[in-house]
Amino acid sequence: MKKALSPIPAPLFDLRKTLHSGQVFHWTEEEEGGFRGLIGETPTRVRQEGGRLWVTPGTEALVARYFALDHDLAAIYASFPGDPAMQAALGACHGLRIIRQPLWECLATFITSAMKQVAHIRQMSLALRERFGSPVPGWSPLYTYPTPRQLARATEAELRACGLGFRAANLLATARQIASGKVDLAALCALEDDAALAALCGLPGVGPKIANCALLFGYERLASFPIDVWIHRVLLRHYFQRKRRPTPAQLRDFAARAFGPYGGYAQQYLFHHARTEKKQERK
DNA sequence: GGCCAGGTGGAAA
DNA sequence: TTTCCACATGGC
Repeated sequence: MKKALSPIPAPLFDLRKTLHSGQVFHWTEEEEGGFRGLIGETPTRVRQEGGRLWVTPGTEALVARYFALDHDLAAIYASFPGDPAMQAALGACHGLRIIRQPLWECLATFITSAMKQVAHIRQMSLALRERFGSPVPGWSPLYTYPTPRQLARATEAELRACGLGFRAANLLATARQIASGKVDLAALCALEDDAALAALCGLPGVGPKIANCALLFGYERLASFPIDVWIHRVLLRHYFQRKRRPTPAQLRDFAARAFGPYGGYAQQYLFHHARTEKKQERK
């Protein structure tokens, strides 16, 4: 028996696009069109009906904060550049929001994401939860994402058994640094973007791309602009046509200038649009 | 069966 | 400084 859900207003929001946009990987779609997942350690069901979300009673505030329903999307859209590529992405991704993820879960998931497709990241994430996380009573088969301490106890071979490949050593080393107290992810909240980026890049398996993902999806640094293979292609195709191949620093500087304080939103829209377009082509 | 995937880190040029 | 390369795994 599923309990009745309770409503919260969610104007200008698209739950499905948001959960399928490659920023979070553990939510499961149910038959009725809703989703089931964990916000940190709290389980919830979320179903969208127009401008309204129906959620597990007691999780209303948590859900609203997680999905960043307070972000002013109108102001964010108004800040986007007017070029055709950006406007096409905006048209395709209307209502997609950058969510606020738990810091460790976000960072750890993106450490495992290097050179992996979105579907694989999900597989690894679920395997790690089931193997090292904690079961959620009454919500089988949901498991919490393993804490740094839970992962620090594992061996590299056990992590490889979850399909991590060469990423296993990095995840383990970073988990141990955090479990030992050598690094405090929450303390980075007090730092400026650049300082937080540098601190994250000091962790094993964390370079500029993954650090920017953690800043954007975990630390709510909405100007962060992760550049992966997809975004790299988009930038070259639409913004660097017939120019000499730009260096990483040139790409980074261009993105900061062109996309501004909400560059992270622009980036996510360009990313999701590029990926879904490609999927359409295959059909 | 080769190609590619939300990269990083260390060596070589 | 840039460029090159190894590093696992799985879907198409």
